[in-house]
Amino acid sequence: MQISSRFTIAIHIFSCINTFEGEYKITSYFLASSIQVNPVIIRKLLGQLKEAGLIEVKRGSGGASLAKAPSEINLLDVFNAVESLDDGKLFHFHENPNPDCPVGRSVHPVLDGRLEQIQRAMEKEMQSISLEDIFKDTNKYLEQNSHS
Amino acid sequence: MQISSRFTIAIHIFSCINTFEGEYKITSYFLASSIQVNPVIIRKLLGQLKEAGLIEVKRGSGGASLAKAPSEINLLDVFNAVESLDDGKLFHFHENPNPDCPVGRSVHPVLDGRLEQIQRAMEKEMQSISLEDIFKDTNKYLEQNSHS
DNA sequence: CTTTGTTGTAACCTTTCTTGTTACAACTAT
DNA sequence: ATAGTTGTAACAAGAAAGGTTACAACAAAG
Repeated sequence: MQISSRFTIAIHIFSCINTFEGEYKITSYFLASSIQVNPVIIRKLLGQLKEAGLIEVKRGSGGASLAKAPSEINLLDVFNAVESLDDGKLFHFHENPNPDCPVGRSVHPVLDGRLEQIQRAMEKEMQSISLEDIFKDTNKYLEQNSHS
Repeated sequence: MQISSRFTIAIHIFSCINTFEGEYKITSYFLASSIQVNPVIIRKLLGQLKEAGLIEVKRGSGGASLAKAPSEINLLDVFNAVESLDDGKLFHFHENPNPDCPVGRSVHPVLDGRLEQIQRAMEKEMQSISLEDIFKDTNKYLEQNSHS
């Protein structure tokens, strides 16, 4: 199964804050129209990102903004904020290997470390990409594709 | 969302073949009792592993065996055999970013490469682990935990 | 050539998760 | 007070995982 679109939507949210902050108020409706999903989906995501200390959201008057510098937020922070992995584990292990079978007994001790190793490789790569990187790429793309 | 247990079950299947080949006939019932899931689940997985050219399964008489040397099969092969990612992509991208919004327009060109980069890191790590490695670890574990 | 054990597959079910939707109380600035 | 928001509850549809029963097709052995 694929990782849910909450991750890419969250990054889209950050990009909108970066590009439109000051110019527009970044409300759930504004974001919903750029991402083209329901505003309530956005609000739930904003809640998760706020919970994780990545953004601030104003009640009543409305509007989202960054809680940290873009260089201080990496894609793993975003991923962990919106993608709740059961027990923090990327891989779902079958629940009841038979302890009366040698293989059933050894499969956890043998595999757990390997699965962690794979997950860490993914997480390390996510960690190496900051929102600053994404924002730079976005700005570059927009410059190149705006003048004539 | 977590990656389905088909992956760890598949590795468990291979370990059983390694440990019990010759001694027992590796049927879906035998595997089901070690893994403690329904035999039909196993048969579907055996079908996927066979389809991918990783194992051979005897109809009628029954029994599964490796189609290649353990050193020739790595965890990415197993993962790809049993985990059908939509379009081969680990991350599900939100479907309809608004092309009339600068951010909506740039989010795909900016992110696609990054997501691929993250997925490749995971795949590379999977590729670096062969069934031979797993089998060695299993044998070592079983030796250490058998003689008093 | 019948029996037995097995695979391959269809059909169905339950749970869980994602995504989408409406509704509305609580809140804040004007 | 009003208007525009957020936060949340409640619900629904769809997909996927995991489970289960049933059975035809098959292969080896008596």
